[in-house]
Amino acid sequence: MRRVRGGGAAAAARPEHLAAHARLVKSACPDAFLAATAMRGYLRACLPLQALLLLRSLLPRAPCLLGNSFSLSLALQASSAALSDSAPAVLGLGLRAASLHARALKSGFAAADLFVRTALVEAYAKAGRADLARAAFDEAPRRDVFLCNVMLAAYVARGEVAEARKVFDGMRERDLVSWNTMIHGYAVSGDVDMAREIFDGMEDRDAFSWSSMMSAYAKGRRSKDALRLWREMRAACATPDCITMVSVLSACGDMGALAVGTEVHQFVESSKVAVDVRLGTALIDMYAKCGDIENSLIVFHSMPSKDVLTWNSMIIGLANHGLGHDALSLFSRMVSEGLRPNEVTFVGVLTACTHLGLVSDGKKYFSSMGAVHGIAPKVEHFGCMVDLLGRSGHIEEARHLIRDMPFEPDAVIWRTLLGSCRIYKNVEVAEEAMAKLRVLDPHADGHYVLLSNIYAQANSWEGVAEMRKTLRREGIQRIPGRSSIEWQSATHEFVSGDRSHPRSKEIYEMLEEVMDRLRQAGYRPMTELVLQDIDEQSKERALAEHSEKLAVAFGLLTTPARSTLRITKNLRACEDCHSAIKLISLVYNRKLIIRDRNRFHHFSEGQCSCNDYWTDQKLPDEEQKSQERERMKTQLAHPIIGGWRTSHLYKSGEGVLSTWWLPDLVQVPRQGPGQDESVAIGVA
DNA sequence: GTAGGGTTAG
Repeated sequence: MRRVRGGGAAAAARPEHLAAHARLVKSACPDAFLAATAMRGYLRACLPLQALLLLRSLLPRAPCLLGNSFSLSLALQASSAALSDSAPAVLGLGLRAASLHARALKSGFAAADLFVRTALVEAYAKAGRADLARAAFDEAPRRDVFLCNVMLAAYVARGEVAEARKVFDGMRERDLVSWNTMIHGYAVSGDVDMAREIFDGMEDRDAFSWSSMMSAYAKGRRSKDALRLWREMRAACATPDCITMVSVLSACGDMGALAVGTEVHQFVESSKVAVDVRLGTALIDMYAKCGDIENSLIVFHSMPSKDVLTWNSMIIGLANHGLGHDALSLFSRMVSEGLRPNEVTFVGVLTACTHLGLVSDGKKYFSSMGAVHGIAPKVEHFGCMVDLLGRSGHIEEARHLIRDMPFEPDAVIWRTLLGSCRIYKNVEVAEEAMAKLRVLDPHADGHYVLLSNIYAQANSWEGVAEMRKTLRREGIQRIPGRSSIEWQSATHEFVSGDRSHPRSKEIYEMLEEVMDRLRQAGYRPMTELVLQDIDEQSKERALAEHSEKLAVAFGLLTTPARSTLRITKNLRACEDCHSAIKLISLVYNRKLIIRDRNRFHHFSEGQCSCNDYWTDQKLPDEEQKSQERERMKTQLAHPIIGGWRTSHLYKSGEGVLSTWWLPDLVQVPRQGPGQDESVAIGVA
């Protein structure tokens, strides 16, 4: 059965179908046509059990209904649709696929009917009986493209794309659905290139074809290819629909491609495609992941209906931008509006606490998961807690949590603890974590670099040399850092020391100028972070040519004065780059928004919104915090975003105030859909 | 009677 789009829960049955139902119930002699009409009405309204109940009530007076191919195929559809949510009721009615199959066989006519056959194969497949589905398919006296397509989809749903391919290759006739199902089949089995081969072999394509290919790239995290496909699609004048756009947006978020994402949003608004919950959520997620939390909030507040994924995306987006208090207040609003949070919600809530250093709040949320919300914490929640405890200096408590948790700790957990040891220069626990990591994830380069940095900070130069040797001895490949920046709707990507860009010469000239001005402003390169065994000057050079600095230099070169630079990085921000970029924001009077592997850094006026939470700077003391609060009061006349007050942000009792840049939200220069002028969003 | 979509610890 095709689900009613956008309805989600059961939409109302259409009046004419309800009237048909009423007439049937009253009539002495139920007729098959009316019964089919009423059943179809219930199916369309996602009320399959009602369809079955109707049929059941009619059967004593009209047993012929089960020998009738119309009502029989509808009964099969209803039965498989109802099985997932009302299994006991369906079983009690005796109208499962097997009994309906038996009824069909009693009247040879119905068993030979292609509609009945198709519904039968689908019903068996949906009940998880691939063997019976295949048998029903093989027993079909003849086959058409619909029947084969259902068999294809059944194999694809089980992840058996090779079997699907055999059916596909054996088909005399194929339609768009057959081809599209194969694209999807290869996509879910992870074979994106085969999906593309199928896609390329098609004579005609429809929105399903493009969407399936797009989501194949998006799921395989081949976002560059997804964006290329989007351009191809636009060039081919094919019409994207809501679902296509969800997939493109997911690729934009992955790449940090704000310009393309904004273009897609504009397209959504101009094409009058209805923005359903999923598309809205995809937009929220895209804007947040591209560093544009303002537009993310605008979309969130504009959505008339939201589900748990919508709230999660917004909560996680805010948390990753260091707006933890907003994330937490959104969480309580979500709960007070009666939505049930899920596991992912708590990942966002705990991340918010970590980025703010709210240890006791984090513990409360963590224990409320089971106690209040009935959600068992999973390994990622323990991971969040290890991060929260470790990062705030409670390394022993983090160790105990790892020891006592009901899971075998994975590499991520130990790596998190290692990160905390780096902040607090705890060599002993770092070595313990490293010992575990050498077993659990021996080939990842990041651990060795982290431990080396810990040794360097503890002035243990033998330790640094040892790490260098280990890396070489075990042939561990360093993952190159990559930073990208969008310019003129294209993504420009840099690796360390990159000279491949067409404007490389200018970029290096700009870089030189930048480094000169930074040195004058007091910048000192952190050469102790460089792992290669090279002289001091080469180390300085290596640091200066880090991918983030190249991307910044390119940005300074190509964008107008005072505009914001947005950069996306594949690894954690390098500490030297972090301090250099803070100074750049001051010296060049620029805002820079940098997305690293797991959060955002908003640089402005020599500071970063992360408050250096990942470096060895401790949380600010009370005096600093109260000064900060005083400073904020003078800046706060206003903030209401979509009717939602954010002034509570500055009432923080604990942890880091990382939201000093927030008053910008009041006056958002909106480059987004539809308009270029500044849009005041101060008043709801 | 058949096919495609959104959130997740470091």
